[in-house]
Amino acid sequence: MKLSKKTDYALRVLFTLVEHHGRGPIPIRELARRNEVPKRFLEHIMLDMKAKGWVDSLPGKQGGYVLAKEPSKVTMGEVIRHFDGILAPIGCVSATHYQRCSQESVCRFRRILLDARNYVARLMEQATLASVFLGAPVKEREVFAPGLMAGDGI
Amino acid sequence: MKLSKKTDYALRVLFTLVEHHGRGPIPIRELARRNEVPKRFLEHIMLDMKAKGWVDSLPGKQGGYVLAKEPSKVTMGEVIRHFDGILAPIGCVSATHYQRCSQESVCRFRRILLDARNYVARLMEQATLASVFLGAPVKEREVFAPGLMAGDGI
DNA sequence: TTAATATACGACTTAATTAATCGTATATGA
DNA sequence: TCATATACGATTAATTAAGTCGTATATTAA
Ligand code: SF4
Ligand code: SF4
Repeated sequence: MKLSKKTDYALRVLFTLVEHHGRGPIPIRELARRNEVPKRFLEHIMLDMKAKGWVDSLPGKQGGYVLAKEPSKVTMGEVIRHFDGILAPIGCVSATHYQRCSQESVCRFRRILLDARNYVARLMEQATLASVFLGAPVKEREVFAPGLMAGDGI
Repeated sequence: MKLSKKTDYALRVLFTLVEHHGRGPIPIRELARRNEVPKRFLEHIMLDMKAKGWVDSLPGKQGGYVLAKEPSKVTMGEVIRHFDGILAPIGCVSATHYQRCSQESVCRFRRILLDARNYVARLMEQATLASVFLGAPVKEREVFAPGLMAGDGI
């Protein structure tokens, strides 16, 4: 799984909307500024997310975007899959975008790629905007200290 | 982590060489045929791997490529990192290609991406060609049945 | 009513990466 | 000495990612 900027931008904005949930719409201008996303680019992303039913828009003065679903009803997996298409590291181990490979029956390393995909897919599929939002931002000392991550409020 | 074709090709060939380890060189033509890799493309990949010290070449008749290191001394992580550059899903959680992001201190989902990167990085770093080779190819019924993967000879 | 402010949306462009292909040089050994 | 092998830079083709632009339309506060 490689996160494109588009997906990263989408997630940044979604969490801003989660934080503001129930307190009225936020205009794109503000969403773009707060999350350092190019505004014209974000327009397309928001439109896309509106079509998916994750957000809703209110035009006119005082308008902007709001979350359209409960934060517990949208998962990281859905968002990443929508924008990047695939969660697996390669097509032959993808559930949603499976692509057959002629080497499957003899391939020695497909197994480990499947392990990676299974872990990541399960992690992302059970991670709702709500549950992820509750976890605090990563503290510097935690970075690359794998021991500290296990069962860590995820 | 997204596996490029180049990396996939490199790994296919490496495992062919592991299988043939100690039984003389295999010409590129044969490596390309057996693994369904475009031959001219493979030349560059092999050259690249030779520079890394993973394989060695013998020119002339009866020539070809051999493994230059013990299969237990090369990891999947090294290979993927060499060709794809990064194991992490995004720069802000990469150990080898870290890229600072201005949102780090407020980002809510960096934590879960870090979790994904830590799992995948550890998995790939401890997976040597030897240990992975010992695991049998994936049986069809195992695909997407995560329960069957745990501690599964990896 | 109307001016200001908002989203809507297709068309377009640019940049970057990936995946090759080609020509030719050089080394080896049967 | 010739058949067969790797060496390697140059080039191209294809795909995807990232971002911009122009303009249309909807809403509402003054
Ligand atoms: S070679 Fe193995 S890992 Fe690569 S695509 Fe084929 S089956 Fe999957
Ligand atoms: S927004 Fe969060 S996840 Fe994305 S790059 Fe910045 S810190 Fe990393």
